[in-house]
Amino acid sequence: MSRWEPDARGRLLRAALELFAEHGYESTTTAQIAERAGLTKTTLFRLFSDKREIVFQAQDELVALVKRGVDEADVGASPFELMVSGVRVLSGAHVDEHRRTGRILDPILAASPELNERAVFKRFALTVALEKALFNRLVDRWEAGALADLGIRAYYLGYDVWVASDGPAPLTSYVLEQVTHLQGAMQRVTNS
Amino acid sequence: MSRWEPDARGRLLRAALELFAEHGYESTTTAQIAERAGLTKTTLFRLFSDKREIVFQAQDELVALVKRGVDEADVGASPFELMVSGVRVLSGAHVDEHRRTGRILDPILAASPELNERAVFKRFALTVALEKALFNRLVDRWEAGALADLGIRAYYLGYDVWVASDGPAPLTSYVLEQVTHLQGAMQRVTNS
DNA sequence: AGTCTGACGGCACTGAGTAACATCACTATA
DNA sequence: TATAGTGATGTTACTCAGTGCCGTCAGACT
Repeated sequence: MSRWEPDARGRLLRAALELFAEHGYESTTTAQIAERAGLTKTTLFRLFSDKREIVFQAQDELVALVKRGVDEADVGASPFELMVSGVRVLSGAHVDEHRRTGRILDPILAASPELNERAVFKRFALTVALEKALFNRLVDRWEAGALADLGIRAYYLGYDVWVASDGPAPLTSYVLEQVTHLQGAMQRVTNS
Repeated sequence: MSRWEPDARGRLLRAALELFAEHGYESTTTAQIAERAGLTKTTLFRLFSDKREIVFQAQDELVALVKRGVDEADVGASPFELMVSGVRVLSGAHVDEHRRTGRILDPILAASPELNERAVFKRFALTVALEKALFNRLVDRWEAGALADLGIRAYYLGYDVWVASDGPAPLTSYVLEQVTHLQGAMQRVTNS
């Protein structure tokens, strides 16, 4: 018999989400989270860099995903196709469980300015990751930046629709639809 | 003779920037700032909502500026021209003193993750403000979003070049140059 | 059997931010 | 001229996120 129950991180995660849903993010203390998980504050801060990161723990993998999507695209793919490959792999990783989690998390997130700020930061990190990945594939500097904005915007727009809907369609299809909308908008708008 | 020295806010601001430049943002406490300004921590937090806002106090006016730029554009202006009008007014407000301030602030900002996060949030707020202003002028929803990304990106790219350079050219000229670059990039990239 | 390692607890601390109440020059009104 | 506000500041005491240091002990390793 081992000295401690396993999966400390998972227990903290579940405890935190329960408490956030019950009493809100701000009125839950880190000590309460640790206590419900059968641990102490010290351990919580060993496993999460700060309180906000408990909510966004999954987001860091996404950076690696966009990058991989761009890196794996066919040789000779156009800049636009490189970007699409990035957001395709990015959105492809979301299974249906993420939709349920999203429905719990989104209201908590909306109620806390602190969490909002972190969410925006994570979005920016994704944008920068996509921009860098595109730039590495020899896309022009301005093309890389503009395409990154477009792709990440499509991802977030698609995500919102996906979370709000109930259909069996995967996130990717919603995101690609948004990519098409934004592409059309940009074509119309940059000729004046 | 009045009971207190005037311009408490200004004194706090100057004290803070001095201390941040001397010892860095993180190792300066709010009590130290207040003390150098001849005030107390309480007053500091009455005048600034948190420690980060001391650095970004000027940013909130910018939101009003972009909005005004879009609102004031000619009737019959194209979506692209509406956006350009927004960033033109936005960047037009920066005088040479802002460049000096920027040179002091930028290294401080780069050294602190906390300030970085707030900076990204302010950028996002600007983007959202531009997007909403465009949408109010009957721009299509996707056009408004994509144009807002493009405009704010141009603003930040232009700002970086301006701060790094010494010429007499105003910020606006750098920003408009970036707008042109990004417009060309988007034209190339959205036809594949 | 002895030693090391790594995951956790305990404890005391710093510093941001909040809340409630006190102070007192100045102002307005009687 | 007395009196009653008003508003910007101070004082004190508090909560809570996050850090640092050290102690503990089961299991692994030799």
